[in-house]
Amino acid sequence: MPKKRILPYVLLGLINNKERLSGYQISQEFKNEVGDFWHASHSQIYPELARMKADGWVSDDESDNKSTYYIVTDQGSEILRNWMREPLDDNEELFSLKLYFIKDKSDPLLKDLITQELVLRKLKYQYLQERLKTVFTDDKKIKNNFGHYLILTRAIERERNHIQWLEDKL
Amino acid sequence: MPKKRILPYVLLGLINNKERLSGYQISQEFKNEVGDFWHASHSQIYPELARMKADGWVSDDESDNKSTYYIVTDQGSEILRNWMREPLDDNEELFSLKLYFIKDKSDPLLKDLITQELVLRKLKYQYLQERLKTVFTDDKKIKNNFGHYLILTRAIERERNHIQWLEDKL
DNA sequence: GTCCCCATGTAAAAAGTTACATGATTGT
DNA sequence: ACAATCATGTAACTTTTTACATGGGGAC
Repeated sequence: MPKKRILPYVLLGLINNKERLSGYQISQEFKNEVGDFWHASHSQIYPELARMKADGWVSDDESDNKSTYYIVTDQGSEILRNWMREPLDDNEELFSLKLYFIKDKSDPLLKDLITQELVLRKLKYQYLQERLKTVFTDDKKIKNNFGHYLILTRAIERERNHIQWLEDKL
Repeated sequence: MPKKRILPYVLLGLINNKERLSGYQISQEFKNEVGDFWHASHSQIYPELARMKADGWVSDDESDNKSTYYIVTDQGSEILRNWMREPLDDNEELFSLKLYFIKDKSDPLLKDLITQELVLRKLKYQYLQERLKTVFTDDKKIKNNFGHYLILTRAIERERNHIQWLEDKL
């Protein structure tokens, strides 16, 4: 199966968050927090917006003349919602991305997302602990692959911290 | 300036870690911890190894006939060392990657890397706290962009945890 | 007047993924 | 025998980056 495109959903989510955005504003958005888990350059953004408009996901708000502002159409809103509801997969950025697109604290998707992520992270946590046990069986192994050992123990601590945060939020 | 290629250095580092690796083994390595911060498919790996051999970074260990095993040449070792010494830039995977390639606990690069990363992370931490103050000035802003608020506070907590770990290791 | 930011667009190149291909070996 | 894994390679395609291009507006 072909890899799922994420960019158009990201643009849709960003426009939806702010009600209305121009291509330029979207490129600026990637300098903020969302840039920590997704990025696109203006040469990707403009053609993508044109495609999305042609497909009826967005329409341009004609009220302005210096910039082309886009707003999410009803169809786009439906498409975004369906995408938000798709289960998380192995792409680790999807959780943050989808979370970022939730505007309202009472949105039922919020709890669902966190619950899903919690399952995935606990599995990863267990897997990493197994790895630690199987790869570093004695001190000599640690001594001879110290960077690997640090990365692995860091990953475990990171998961632990993340899991705790997720549980706090539930 | 053109973007720096990382793949050949990753392959060099992986081969260096294990002394000798085949293309197939490298593709398997990406299923382990290193896959958390870098990945390449076999269709990237094999041609890249051929280029690296042509450039004298690696040579193939003829002692085997079922697989082509590569070993790092003296020149490759020098190139890897120089790359390891280059300062960290805005690519956040570089720290983990380079750390993974440090075999010996007493390697002076280890302390240097952690110190560099600590500077970068503290800057990021301060920046994120500023963002929190400027973006979420009142409860209404939090209420209307709850996902964004969560992502930002999560990022701050993640940095805090990471900084603490880095300081522990120094 | 020159530099920087706003604003949009296309073209060319590089990087990365998926699909197509082939043959050996190992396990059941 | 059949399936799975080992092992390598190329071709086609998609995604992303960098470079090229243009024009308006405000600051100094």
